[in-house]
Amino acid sequence: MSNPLAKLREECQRQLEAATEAAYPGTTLPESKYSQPPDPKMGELASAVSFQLAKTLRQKPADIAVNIAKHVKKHGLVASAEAVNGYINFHADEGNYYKLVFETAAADLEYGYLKVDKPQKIMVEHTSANPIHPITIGHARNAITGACLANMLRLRGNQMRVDFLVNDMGRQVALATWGWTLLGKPEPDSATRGEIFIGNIYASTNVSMELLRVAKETKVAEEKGDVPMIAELQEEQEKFDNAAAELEKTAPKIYNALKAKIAAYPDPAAEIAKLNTAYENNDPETKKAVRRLVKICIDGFVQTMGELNIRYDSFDYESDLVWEHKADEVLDALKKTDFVERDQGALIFNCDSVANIYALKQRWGLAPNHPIPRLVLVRSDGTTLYTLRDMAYSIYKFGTGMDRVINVIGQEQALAQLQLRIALVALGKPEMGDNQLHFGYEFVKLPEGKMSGRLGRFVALNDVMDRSTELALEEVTKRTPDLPEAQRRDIARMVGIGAVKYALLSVDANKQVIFDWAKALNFETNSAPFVQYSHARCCNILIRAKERPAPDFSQLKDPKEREVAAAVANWPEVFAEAADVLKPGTITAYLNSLADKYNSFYSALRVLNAETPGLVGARLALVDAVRVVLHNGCAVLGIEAPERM
RNA sequence: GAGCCCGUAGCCCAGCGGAUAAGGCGUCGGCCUCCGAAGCCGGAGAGCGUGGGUUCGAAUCCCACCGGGCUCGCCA
Repeated sequence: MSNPLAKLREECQRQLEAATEAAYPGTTLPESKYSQPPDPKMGELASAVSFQLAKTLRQKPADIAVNIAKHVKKHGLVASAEAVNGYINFHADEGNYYKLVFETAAADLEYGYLKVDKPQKIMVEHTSANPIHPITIGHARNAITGACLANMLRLRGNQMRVDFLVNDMGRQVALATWGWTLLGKPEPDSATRGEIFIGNIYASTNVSMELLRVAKETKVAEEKGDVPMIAELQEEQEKFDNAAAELEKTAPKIYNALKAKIAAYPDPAAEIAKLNTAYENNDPETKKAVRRLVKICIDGFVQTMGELNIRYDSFDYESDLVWEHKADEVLDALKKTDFVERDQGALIFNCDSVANIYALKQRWGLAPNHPIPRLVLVRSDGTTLYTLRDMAYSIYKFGTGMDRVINVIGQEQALAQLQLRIALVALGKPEMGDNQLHFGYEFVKLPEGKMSGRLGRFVALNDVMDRSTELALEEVTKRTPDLPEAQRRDIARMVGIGAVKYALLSVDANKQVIFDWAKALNFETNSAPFVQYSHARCCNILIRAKERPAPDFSQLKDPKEREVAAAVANWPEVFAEAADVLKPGTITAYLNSLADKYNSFYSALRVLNAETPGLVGARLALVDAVRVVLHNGCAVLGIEAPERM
């Protein structure tokens, strides 16, 4: 595996050991930590051993560093060492090191994708949006992050599988199906995305029902003279009136038809409950309707996500787990443990006592006082709750042969996810509890507050993609009018979608995001287009290079070249680290800084008409190396890097 | 009330035990006879919510507090 930095580090370590022996005979070196000096001019690698040796040698770190540094000999990749502020800074031999860095990077199309020693089978479950409304920018954060995690882990050498849980058992799906049935089960026309079509039906049904309910409750409150209640209801009324007005604009036919039809039902909620129960009982007619509605939506998801180059290996229907009695089996098994009790008619799982008996808090690094509330498995009316089905789903996931399972799910479900793992232990499957990871992330909010599918208040991913791609097309057309339109559109797609992905991936998952159009559509520094542009510049030079003279890397003397070399050398370990700690943001930050350094180099130094042929060759190798790294880095994020833009 | 997450320049955001706290947006001033100005160069702007503690060394670890978000048995 090509990792020039590791090679340099090994050689530094050898020199360091020899120098320490010379300076302080008999001293055993502690495991030495290497870092990079703040300024590459100070050297390629810095050792902090002097700080660690200070105690045993009873000397100041700065003095130790000086004593060791003066014994370091020039050898191989190592040119020299100097002591600065207690650090021992190693300078690489420019000619040898640059040759190693740039040539290995340029020659290896997989450069940077360091493989793990023990590949695993890992499932990532992500997106799993309810199949009743459009994909919002919030789901997009989930999907883009999940897809990136899967990418990173796959490129790291693991065998990946990506699943989408189709949540078709909830009241929401029943509600949408009821509305859809009232309309005569229409199909969307070919121009309308399935999830947008169903989303309008869902929101219209919900808003119509809520307005009727509020009206009814207001009447009661008025009769009773309950003033605070009347005020509260008025507020609700306003909310739904706004939503209704919006729907009358965006989907007037659907909304007005549903409003009229629903008004004829004295108790719509009962109709929905009936439908829900029928579906749970696998009633053929109901099943046909629900599954069709869900499929319309899922087909839309597949198309939308496909445009983002995000794909799934399997769509797992929650209802299948119920109909195949997987949830029942889990319930029976749990009932046989000592951890389930009946309380006011409901069946309750005692998480905390499982956690204590198996010392799970300690095992999973939770605070000893971390409270784990009990979990209701079965309602007092005998119906089951989602978490029970989720337990069955986890068992299903591991049943597909996975070593690890990663669930990309909102942070708000942290407790439920923990309870789930505890249940797996209680079921006698501790390895599942241990190897299931909840990758939580904070939600995307709008400047005006939380998004709401029920109220139709959200930013749809499709809109963001459309606007972003459109903007990109304008830019591309402005800059490269000579390209044929099809190619310009293709580039605009890569740039527009890249910008959206980059914007979402660059913010750490546990930070809240307030959606900002300007940020999502940023095409300047610290954006995907900035990185892509740098890549296109690399490609352009390489295309223009008529020939590649033999490189003389010792002629690369400029600090800007050194900075680029250092960044290129870092890539493999940046990638490995990002994949291991599941932090896509590390990669966006890295790409931005590499592109930044490359652009400085680009504007200050000539490549094609450099002073000597040897220098031309060396700089071409540098450009080629940067090209590979930018390309591979983008690929990890699921971003394409065009050669022209 | 309890638990988890977040709190870094006007705004956004990186760094999470080590060398002068990194970028971006915005702002001010420069750069296209030269490989693409989606670019480059330079200026101003924070000492990392507050107060303690651990350490040779803390934005990073520990404790307390403050502010915001989320969650806490019959939603998913």
